[in-house]
Amino acid sequence: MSTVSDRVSNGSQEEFELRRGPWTPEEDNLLIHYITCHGEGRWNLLAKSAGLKRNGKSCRLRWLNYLKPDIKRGNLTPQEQLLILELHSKWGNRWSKIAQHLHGRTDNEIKNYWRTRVQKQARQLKIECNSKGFLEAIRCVWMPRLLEQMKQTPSPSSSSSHSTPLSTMEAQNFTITSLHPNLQAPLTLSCLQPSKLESLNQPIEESSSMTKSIIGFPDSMRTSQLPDILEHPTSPAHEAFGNSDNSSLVNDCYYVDIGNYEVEDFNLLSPMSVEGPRDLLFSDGQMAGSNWIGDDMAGTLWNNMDELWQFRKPEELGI
DNA sequence: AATAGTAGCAACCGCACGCGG
DNA sequence: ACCGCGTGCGGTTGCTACTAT
Repeated sequence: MSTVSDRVSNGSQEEFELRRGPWTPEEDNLLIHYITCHGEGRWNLLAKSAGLKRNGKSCRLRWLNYLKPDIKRGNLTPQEQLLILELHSKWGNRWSKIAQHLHGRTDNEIKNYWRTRVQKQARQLKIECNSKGFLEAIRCVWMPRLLEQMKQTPSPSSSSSHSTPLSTMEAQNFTITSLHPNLQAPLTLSCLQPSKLESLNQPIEESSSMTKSIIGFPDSMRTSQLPDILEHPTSPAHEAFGNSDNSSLVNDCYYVDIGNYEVEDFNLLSPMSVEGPRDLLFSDGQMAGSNWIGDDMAGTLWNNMDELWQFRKPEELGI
C-alpha cells in the first residue's frame, strides 16, 4: 500500500519527509520497541529518537489508539454500549471523558461507534441526534433492551467475537432496578451478583456504596406498559417482577448500578410525556417475546438496531 | 461479474490549554 | 505579558471492505 508523504519545511533546518497515512508493521515495531524501552511522552522527540519519519502527534495517536497493550478490541459489549449511551446523555461528545470509564476503549473508538451506529439510527429516523426525541428513544428503547440483554447474557466474554478477558466493567456487579408504581416494588435485573440486589431496594440515598444512574421513564410507560411484562412469562423481566415483594414504592425510575465506575448522578430524570417510546418499546409483545435476543448478543446487538426501530415509524411516535 | 453505494474505522487536522522560559 | 512547545480533544477525511443492484 502506498503511503502519502509531505514535504515539510522546518524553519532553517533541512527539509525532510514526514510519512503519513497507514502505519506499516515496521513502524509499529519501532514505536513499540522505543516506548517499551523509554516510555511515553515527548512525542516529537520520541518520533525522532525512534527513527520514525512521523510527527509526534501521529505517534501518540497510533500508540494510544492502537498499539497500547491494554487496548481492548472487538465489538462493544451491551454493558459498554449502555454505559456509552448513559455517559453521552450526561456529557455529550466528551469522548475522552467517556472513554475513561470504559476500560481499554479509546475515545476514537467510542466516537466512531457513536457516529456510525447511533447517529445512523437517528438519521434513518430523521431525528436530530441531540433532540429530545432521540434522547428519549435511547432511554426508553435502547437502554432497557441493553439491560435486558445484559441479564440474558451474564458473561459477554463468551461471545465468539471476544478473545480478551472480562473487562473490568464486565467483572463488576451490574444491576438494574426498575420501580413501578403499580408494582409497588422494584424490578431488579442483575447480571452477575444477584445477592447485591437487595441493596437496591433501598432508597437511592441509602445505597451509598453504589454509583447509580437514573434513567427517566415516561409516565405512560410506567402506568400502562410495564405490567404488560408481567403478563408474559417468557419476558426476561418477568421473573424479576414476579420475585418482587410488592412491599414499597420507592421511586418511578430506573436505577442502573454501574458498580465502581466513577459516574456521577445522571441527570436523565426529566419528565417525558410523549407516547411514542411506550408504543415503541412494548408494542406487539416484542419486549416480552423470547426470540428477539440472539445468542451472541454482545457482538450483534447493534446489528439488530434496524429491527429494533421497525415497530413504529417516527412520525407515528410523535418524535 | 462489474459497478455503485455504503459502513466502519484508522488517521489526520485544527484548535485549545497548560506550562516553562 | 508573551511566546514556543507539548499535549489533548473533538471534528473530519479518506481508505478499504462489504453489500446491493
